[in-house]
Amino acid sequence: MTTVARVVLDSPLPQLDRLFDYRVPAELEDDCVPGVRVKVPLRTGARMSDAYVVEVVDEGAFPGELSQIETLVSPVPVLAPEIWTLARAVADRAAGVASDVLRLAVPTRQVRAEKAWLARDPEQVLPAVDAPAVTGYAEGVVEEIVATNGRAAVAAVPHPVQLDAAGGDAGWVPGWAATLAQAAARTLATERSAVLAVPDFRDVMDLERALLALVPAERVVRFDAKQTNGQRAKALLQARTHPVVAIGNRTAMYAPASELGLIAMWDDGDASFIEQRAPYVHTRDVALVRAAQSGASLLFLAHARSTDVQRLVELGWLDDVVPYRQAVPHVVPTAQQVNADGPAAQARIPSSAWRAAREASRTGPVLVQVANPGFGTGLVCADCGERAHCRVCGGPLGAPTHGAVPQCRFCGALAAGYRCPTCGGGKLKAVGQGAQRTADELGRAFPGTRIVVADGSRPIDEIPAKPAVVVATRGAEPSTPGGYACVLLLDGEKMLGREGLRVQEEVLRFWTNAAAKGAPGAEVYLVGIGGKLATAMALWQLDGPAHDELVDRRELLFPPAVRVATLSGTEAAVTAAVEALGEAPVGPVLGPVPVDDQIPGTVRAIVRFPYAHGAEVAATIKAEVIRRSSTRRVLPGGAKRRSAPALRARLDDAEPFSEV
DNA sequence: AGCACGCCGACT
DNA sequence: GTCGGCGTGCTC
Repeated sequence: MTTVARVVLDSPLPQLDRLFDYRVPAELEDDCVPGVRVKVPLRTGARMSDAYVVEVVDEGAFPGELSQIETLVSPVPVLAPEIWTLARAVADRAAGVASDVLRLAVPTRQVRAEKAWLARDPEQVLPAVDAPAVTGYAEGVVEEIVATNGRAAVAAVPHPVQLDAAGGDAGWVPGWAATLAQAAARTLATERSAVLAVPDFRDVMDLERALLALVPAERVVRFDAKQTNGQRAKALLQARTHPVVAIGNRTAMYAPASELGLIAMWDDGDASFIEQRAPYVHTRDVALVRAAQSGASLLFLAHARSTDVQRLVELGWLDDVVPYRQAVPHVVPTAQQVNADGPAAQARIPSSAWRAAREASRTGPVLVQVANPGFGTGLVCADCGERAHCRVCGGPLGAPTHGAVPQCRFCGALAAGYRCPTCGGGKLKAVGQGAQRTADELGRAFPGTRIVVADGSRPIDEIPAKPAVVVATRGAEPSTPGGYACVLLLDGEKMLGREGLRVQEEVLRFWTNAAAKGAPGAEVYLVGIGGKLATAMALWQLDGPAHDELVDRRELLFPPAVRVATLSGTEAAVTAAVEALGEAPVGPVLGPVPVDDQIPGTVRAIVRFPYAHGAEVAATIKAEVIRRSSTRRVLPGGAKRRSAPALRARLDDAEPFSEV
């Protein structure tokens, strides 16, 4: 009897995205278990491919002569069976390649981490974890969902809360972080794991702080973008060993946490959840697939609801959970009635908001949110005020972020080491509607008050709970213990004026996330905004706008009311792929149209299809991509083209709809 | 991706 | 006659 290992090859080629059978040599039989890394011959003797063993069986599915596994890279099973199943399903859903997903899920080999894991004490007993109450919600609601493998869209507690640590420091954490930590601790108390994904690094730090108040440090495993490969490899093996809380950014959703009981995300509308590598999946979709496969509880926490989650609520697939009403911020929408000539006028602040902010700034910090610093700003000499011009073409210089090398707006030339031609000064400062300009103006409006600026290039995590005015670009607002005394949301109209399918969702996220940095009940001035959005903010009912948007999108057949596939490549390949889809798509096919590409002759078509046809559509598209992968593309003239595939597909990319 | 297989034009 | 051109297809 032969032993056969079924392996998945570590190759991005779609035509190799299936299991291959290999004989297991007798000397490897003991160590050749599912999840181990191996090297296998492919096609010709000398060519080796890396692979993971997925199953070990007595008889494979391949009728021909089997090759033999060349080497076992290491006996440590780094690919957990459930992560293989997850990667396979995620790739299938996205018409992508499983090994592309595995590259996100499994870090490259790290011998030291493996040695430490092999030397671990399997009998190690970890301290038990107490189950805390989930505060801020009606008693038992969130607890019930976590205990019964329920699924819910949870409106987050919209202010900082203080967690009383059993032995350590009590500290202020964002409301959402407290809720996730409490839910995760309850899961861990039943010896099951929790996987918690958040958009960025600051969120990971906040969440970790909240968790460490409730569970022992050895039970918290971090996966984030700033980790070295070694740290990730160590975290991966740690998560498999015993129930833990796995936290981090996108890749945390692939943590092989043992006995999974809870999957949760904070702020699923944040675009950082979109993976920037093929097959470009959104962490939300990974979470949905993993929840379906594992049966774990699923929580989507957010202030502003995404249309995607709203869709699942309206389907009845997610419960709708809201916090206690008395906790919501006191949002005051104000029309833009700026006093004619006060200093506040230059800072774009209406008189009522200005008075409230000035009053609040005597007792604590005030937060002022402004739009992107790079928007509409130019650079002037810091010494003489002369406008900075490009040495190459004379165009205006700008800086996309503060501190970045100035760049010409017209020709794109970089102006490192700029010297002012008028006074010889070497320093430039930004002018325009940016954070610094607003800060300068507020400095005049609030004489004697400390002014702090926080933006993408000058990030500030936390400021003390002392009188100050903090001017921050959207998304870069520092936290402050106990929360801000008052919050001003400026530039809302400008933010809403941008083009894009998700602009309204995004702006509501920026507003609500800033508002939630206020102390409980703090006044939040929403400047220059009226209508439905202002009402939704004032009532703190953020599912309303999501519902309205979803109604529009259903009518227009825009995502997420439907799923979309973007097909690009040669006209022949794209047309054939569209044809192969038959009756599955809904609405007209958009395109094919020529696209700006390095490769001339490339076209793009967008097809919409219902969620119910997702599996079928993805499978058809994948088959077309494979079919086209082996046929090299030829230009109409007859010249050959190098390496660009004739057909590329990306599923659920809403970006093209921003231009429609 | 790579590499072998295979079927048409100039050559020792 | 056949060497090698690259289009085509396969990889357990």
